[in-house]
Amino acid sequence: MFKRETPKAAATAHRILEAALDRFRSHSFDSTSMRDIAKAAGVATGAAYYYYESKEALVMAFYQAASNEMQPLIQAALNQQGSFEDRLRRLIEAKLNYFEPNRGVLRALLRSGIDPKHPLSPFSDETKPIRDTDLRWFEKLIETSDLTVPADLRPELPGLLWMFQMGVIYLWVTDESPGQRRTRLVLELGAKAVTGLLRISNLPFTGSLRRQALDLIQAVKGVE
Amino acid sequence: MFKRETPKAAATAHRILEAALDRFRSHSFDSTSMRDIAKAAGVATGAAYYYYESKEALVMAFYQAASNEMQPLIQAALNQQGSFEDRLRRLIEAKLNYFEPNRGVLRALLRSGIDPKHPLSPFSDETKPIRDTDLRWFEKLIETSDLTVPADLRPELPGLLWMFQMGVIYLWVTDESPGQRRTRLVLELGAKAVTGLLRISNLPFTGSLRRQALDLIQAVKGVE
DNA sequence: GTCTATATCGGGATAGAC
DNA sequence: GTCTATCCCGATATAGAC
Repeated sequence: MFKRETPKAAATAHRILEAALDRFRSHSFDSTSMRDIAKAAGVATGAAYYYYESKEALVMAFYQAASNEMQPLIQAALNQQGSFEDRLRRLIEAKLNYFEPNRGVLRALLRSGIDPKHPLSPFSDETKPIRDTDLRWFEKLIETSDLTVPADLRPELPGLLWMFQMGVIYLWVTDESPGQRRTRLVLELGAKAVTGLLRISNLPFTGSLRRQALDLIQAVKGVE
Repeated sequence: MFKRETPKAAATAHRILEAALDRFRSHSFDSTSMRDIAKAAGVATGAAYYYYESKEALVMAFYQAASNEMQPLIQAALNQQGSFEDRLRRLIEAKLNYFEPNRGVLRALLRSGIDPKHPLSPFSDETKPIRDTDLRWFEKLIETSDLTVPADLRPELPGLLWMFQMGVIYLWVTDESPGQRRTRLVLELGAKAVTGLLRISNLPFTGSLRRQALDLIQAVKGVE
């Protein structure tokens, strides 16, 4: 996690991560111990902890690497023709599809994800770079659509779409329906609903309702 | 957990639970071991496990006791005069006020709370009785108000209000602002927004929007 | 039925030698 | 950078006292 200057160190770190993922997939996150991982990687347990400060950090490292690899896939999803609704859905689908083989592994991140103070939480300071990268994609999605968004809502919109995405991912990770069909349906209906709300938000008589919602958002964000 | 026929046994069980909560509060949930708890309660470790089969079980007992003790407080909050909005807010405030001394304890439980399969999660099968008790209070709140709710929305409303409550509690548990003022503001604005939306939902031209929202809810709930 | 005392296990994580 | 040895944890098991 910290020092990877030498090629040897990088190789060791990589080997540990691969061994861990392999175990997580074939057995499960919980039933895989750090001793197992270290053994499979051919290092001592202490060495595993030298590179990854916790078992969950291994999953986070995977998530991080995945985020990088996903960039071109997201770009491709956004490049496709289609309405705002279609492209919003496809952006999120691209992520789900990419993570598909490791859905069970991601489930392990749930535990740390909920506490905003936890370093591995998607809401934490430590994961801000990943979040910002994500936000820029939603930014881009909005910019490259023909949607007209009320000025006061505009700055909040990328964050709101990001929250929608997080909700879908949460549902997906915990979704036990075959092939996660439930999540697919929610994504479809959700993208439709979000788009519908955005269209409505342009109508003149919705101003006071929108301001009310924005005030609530500001309060949740803790802006005085 | 099993046999508490004799008063002595009940007293011991109670003593262990109190010692545990005391430790959770003064130190923290994670840093308190079963050995600590047993010691503080003046019993052997085995005795603690005799009454509570796991550390988790202690938390369940805490949930259950809290739920029981809160019943009259919630009743009192609902009995007060006021609009739907006021009484919704006061119902939730009653819970926050009750949990105040154990806010930190609840925070430690966030981790398990997020996974619906975890026994301690508010969404789990194990906590269903507590959840159902909660739902009945929201039911009562709706019944005893002058609100007219569209027929299709009506069956979903208690659950929606419960979700709103859970959102507020989540915010409160993670709220670092002095005296959790942020949460209080969100609760105020949120209750207002919820009530406003309910009033609007009666207007004729909101039907298609409402049905869209209800479809989304059904999908999230996994109803085919 | 209600405990005490103790030993044991595998888990995550760490300290300090090398 | 890496390893060995160790710590503490939750949990289980057991044998026996009252």
